[in-house]
Amino acid sequence: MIAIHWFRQDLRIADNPSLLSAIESGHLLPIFILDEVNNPENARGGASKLWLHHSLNALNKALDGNLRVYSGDAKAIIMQLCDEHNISKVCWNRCYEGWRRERDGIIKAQLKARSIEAESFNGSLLWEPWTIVKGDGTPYKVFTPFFKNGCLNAPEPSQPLSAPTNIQYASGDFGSLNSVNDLNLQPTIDWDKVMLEHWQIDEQGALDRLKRFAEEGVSNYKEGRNLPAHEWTSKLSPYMHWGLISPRTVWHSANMMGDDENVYTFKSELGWREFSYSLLYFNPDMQWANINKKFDAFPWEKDTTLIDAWQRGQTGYPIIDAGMRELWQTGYMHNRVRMIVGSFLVKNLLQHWHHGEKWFWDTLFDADFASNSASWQWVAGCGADAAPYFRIFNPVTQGEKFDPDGEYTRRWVPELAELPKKYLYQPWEAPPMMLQAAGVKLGENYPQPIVDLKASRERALAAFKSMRTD
DNA sequence: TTTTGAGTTGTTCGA
DNA sequence: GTCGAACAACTCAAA
Repeated sequence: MIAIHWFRQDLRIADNPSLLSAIESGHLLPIFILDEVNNPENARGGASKLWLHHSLNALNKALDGNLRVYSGDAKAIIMQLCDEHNISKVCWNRCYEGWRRERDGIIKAQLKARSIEAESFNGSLLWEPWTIVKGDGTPYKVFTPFFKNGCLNAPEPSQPLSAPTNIQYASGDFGSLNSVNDLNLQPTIDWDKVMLEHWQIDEQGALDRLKRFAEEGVSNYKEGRNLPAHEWTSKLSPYMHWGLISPRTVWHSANMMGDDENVYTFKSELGWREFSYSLLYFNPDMQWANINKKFDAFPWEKDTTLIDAWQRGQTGYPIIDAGMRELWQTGYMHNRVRMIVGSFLVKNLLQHWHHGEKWFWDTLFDADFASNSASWQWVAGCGADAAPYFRIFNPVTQGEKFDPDGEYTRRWVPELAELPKKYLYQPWEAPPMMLQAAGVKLGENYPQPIVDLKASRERALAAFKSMRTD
């Protein structure tokens, strides 16, 4: 008898409860389906697909070349496999997007109607969203009680499971594509070389990151994670998104790192990941609908010229441009800078957070449906537990505070490399002689600011005020 | 039901 | 330069 494990966002063999269950139930048929048929609007972005491509190749290697890949409608593909082969069981680790929950529910019902066992597991979260709720059974809307009262009082996540050995694979022709390459996940133009330099995309790469973080990052995490010039964050997000490492592995590893405020801060970041998934679970339309409905009346403006300048890192605000260029060139952006560029787009430029959400979805290696939507809503002020409206980041102050030596900004905005620190974050204030000496010609080789900071801040405050209901 | 304390990440202004 | 207060109410969580 054949048991299928359906890989989705759990592209690993270690600590994979569904994979183990399938192995125990029969000869393993490990499959992956690129299902973008029923949800073209949620199709993966370019950077994410690139990561997926390399993850699948690594996974196939770990499975001794037995991974079968498909492209198309997941329901149809699984039912066809079941109709044509002797399948006793199909299992998977859960996903939480609305369209996937609906699809998986249908598949489960169709399998049961065929008398085929169907089982799902938790392989992607520390706690299932429906288990972390308030005393009255309703979901939390504020992070601190969610994490402290909810997560930390819930049963400790179980210890990671070992990777299987000596797997018995199903053999035969299962109508799959010839190889991962046939999924066409790689870019047609050659922009991925630089992006891949700094990432080892396999399970070992994730473990190495974790080890490095334990050795170099965590000891000063609470403060150090705010400094984009340094690699003092874990950089585990793309690995966790695709499941190359399980959250349980990271959680228990964090427990081994000690018990101080740095470790607590790191664990609370894992808590924010859980919180985002809780928000998604209880607000399936979170990708496009404001959690705070008052914001439905927010007077967004629409100016594609501004959005375009933001995307290309040509706003004239060096810390913003540094972040947006880091993103475009590497598929990653430091978390502190994500907040600064996010605040700038929605508040100073007054562009709808959807534009930021879409751009990040397309360009980030770690693009995650739950975290991306929840975080854009947070920065826009319409999310759960969002910042108060008057909290508008000043890109000059933020640059001076969190990139004090200018190292990060100069790395990504080299045309300003020779400018002294005093004017690095506000080149338009620099004396003409100084600009000339630094080789900076505003409006020629580096843009003038696309908005006035003070005026745009006041405009944003007025916009927030305008939707008050009184 | 009512009450009470609290709520990721900031900025500006004036003393 | 440093520091505290104001920003503006509102909603949430839990007793």
